[in-house]
Amino acid sequence: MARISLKDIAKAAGVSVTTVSFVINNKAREKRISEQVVEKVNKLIREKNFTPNTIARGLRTGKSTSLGLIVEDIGNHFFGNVAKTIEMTAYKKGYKVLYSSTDNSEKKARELLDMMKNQQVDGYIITPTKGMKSAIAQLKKEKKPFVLFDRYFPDLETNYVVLDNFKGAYDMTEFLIGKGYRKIAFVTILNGMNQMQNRKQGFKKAISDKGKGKVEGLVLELPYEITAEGNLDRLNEFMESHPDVDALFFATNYLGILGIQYTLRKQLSIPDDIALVSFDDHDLFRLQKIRITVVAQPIEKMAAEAIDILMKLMAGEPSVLIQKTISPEILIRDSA
Amino acid sequence: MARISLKDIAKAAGVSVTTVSFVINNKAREKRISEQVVEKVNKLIREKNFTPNTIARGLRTGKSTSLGLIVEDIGNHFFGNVAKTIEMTAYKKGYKVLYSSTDNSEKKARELLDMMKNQQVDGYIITPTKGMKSAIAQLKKEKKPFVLFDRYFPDLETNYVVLDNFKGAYDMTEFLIGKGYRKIAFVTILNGMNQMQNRKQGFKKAISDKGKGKVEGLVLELPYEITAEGNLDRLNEFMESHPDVDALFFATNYLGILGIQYTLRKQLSIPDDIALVSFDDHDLFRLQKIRITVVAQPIEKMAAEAIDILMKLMAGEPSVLIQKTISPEILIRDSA
DNA sequence: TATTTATACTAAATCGTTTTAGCAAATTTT
DNA sequence: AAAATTTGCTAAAACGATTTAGTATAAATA
Repeated sequence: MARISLKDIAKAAGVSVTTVSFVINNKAREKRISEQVVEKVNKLIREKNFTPNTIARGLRTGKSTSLGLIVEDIGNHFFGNVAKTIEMTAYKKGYKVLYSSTDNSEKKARELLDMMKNQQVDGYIITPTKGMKSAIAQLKKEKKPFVLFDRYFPDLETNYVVLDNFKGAYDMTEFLIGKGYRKIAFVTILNGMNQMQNRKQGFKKAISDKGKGKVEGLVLELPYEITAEGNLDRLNEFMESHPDVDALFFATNYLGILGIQYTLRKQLSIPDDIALVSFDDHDLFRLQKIRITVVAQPIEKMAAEAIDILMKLMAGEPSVLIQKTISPEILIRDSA
Repeated sequence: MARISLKDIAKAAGVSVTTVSFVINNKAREKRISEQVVEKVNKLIREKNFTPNTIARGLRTGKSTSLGLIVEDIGNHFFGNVAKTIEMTAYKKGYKVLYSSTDNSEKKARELLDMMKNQQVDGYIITPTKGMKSAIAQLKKEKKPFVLFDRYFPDLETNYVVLDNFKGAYDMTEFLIGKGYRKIAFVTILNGMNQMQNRKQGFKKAISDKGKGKVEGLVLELPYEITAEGNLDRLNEFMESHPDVDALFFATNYLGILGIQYTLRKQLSIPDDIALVSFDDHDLFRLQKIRITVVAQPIEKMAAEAIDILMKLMAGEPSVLIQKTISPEILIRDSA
């Protein structure tokens, strides 16, 4: 029992495939197909449980009703939840989503984009890696609908949705200074993307603006690695050579988790021995005896914004750029 | 500058599209295309950076080189990481993956499956909901390659990869009994799927086998809800009416998280006031002062197994059923 | 009554591949 | 030298829809 096609419906109804096609595409009125024929066709469609072959339709129309979602790591709490919101919204609008994690690999990122282009996805939501810049520029040149997420290229005008990373880092640093911490270390990763640079700059600016020369700001930049093992050692070393650091500020959730690992291993008590704060919220930060103060990203809001913009772009709407910078929330808890 | 097609390459090379098609599909030898022509065509393909249109190819061949992945919630640690392993492996084999979360909604689950069928994905990895049984039976009837994940239907013979849930619950319960706990509550959800039933049965069996009539086993079944709010209250009520429970065993990671919330709210200290153990590992369980003892699912192994089986099925291999039951690991830590 | 216009539909082209069937020239076998 | 085989390629159909350009009949207008 092979799949049933337009042709089968047409034959059964005794009309042409054209007519059936008009009916399924709601063009019956416009194309003046009689009520009776419309009824008959619809009845058959229901009876035979027919749905048009998306692939054939895609070939003819050039549209696939699918979206490409490229994130850093779908297994990460932040991106997993982004993916969830995006898929739910896309689904409601009749779109499928193809996802993939880059794991910050340049090669994979570019291949992915090619794969998706080839698959003729109708739009893209992309968490870019450093090396994707030219591929993104190309996408722009081809006037494909896309929105960058979480980070963007300052020297490439695109649509994007990002957190106000500078502000998040600045405000948190100011908060730490206000709490009396005097030697604050900012632990970040080197991925060459502007969201990390902005966080670092926000930290430094707050130190110089608000520290009044009395607060020392240190920066530890770790390489991006999936296995945290090496990084825990690096953090250890760093702390050994700077034993008087009184507050640690981690630039991402997995770095914050690393920080917690570190304090557990060293049996440091928070916030008495050392303050610990982090970017991104996480169950782990929320559900501790000493709850961790964080710069939270409103994940759902950001994801909803991104998919909303993409839908607008795909509908051929504004050719002006849409760039959203979402305000972070500082959630003050017990750890600093 | 429109997309470049087979035809363009053919024209440029002065050969037929057939020839070019043979070359891209590595049938040059078989179809006796001369070395020179192959060279020339390949050169042009490289120069013009041509890749065949997947949609057209899909229409003709009926294959889409894509996979459908249906999970319960991609934002959940367990499924997010499953998705990651699956996508990575699929990608290496040249497959794209369409994913979606059901959130345990029957309606969405079935619509999803229709959508994916329609999209002509070549294979499926599915975490089924209760109501999907007939849809899965249909999939089987159509001889589509698929493997169920995390749970299956005992009265429907299919390929699957699941944890040995009975054993996990049994062993953990036995461990708790051995530690001297005498009133153990098993907190689970009602989703009507066998993985949860098996966990409950494992718990009960261990109580009766190993409790020697001296250990009481209670079961609290919560409805599946995305917002945990209501469930926290229900847990509270339950504990108020059973104040002498000395160990809590949670059946999933998000229930375990709920449990931690509960102990924090009640300021209970673990394991002195109460023991707390859970199914599934999680950062939150690992990185506490009092680390939580868990029944861990080897996520990567399970996902790798699933995608491996699917690949074999898609290659048209064994028509015998492949059913893998993976052993859980009991990670004994500090919480019991 | 002849002409125009509206109605209700359809034939055929098209999207970009794969694949079957076959053709002409070159080579080998009789 | 004729027949058979091999070599190297191509024409055209097919996949299943959408869409353009019509066509035949009925109704309205002149």
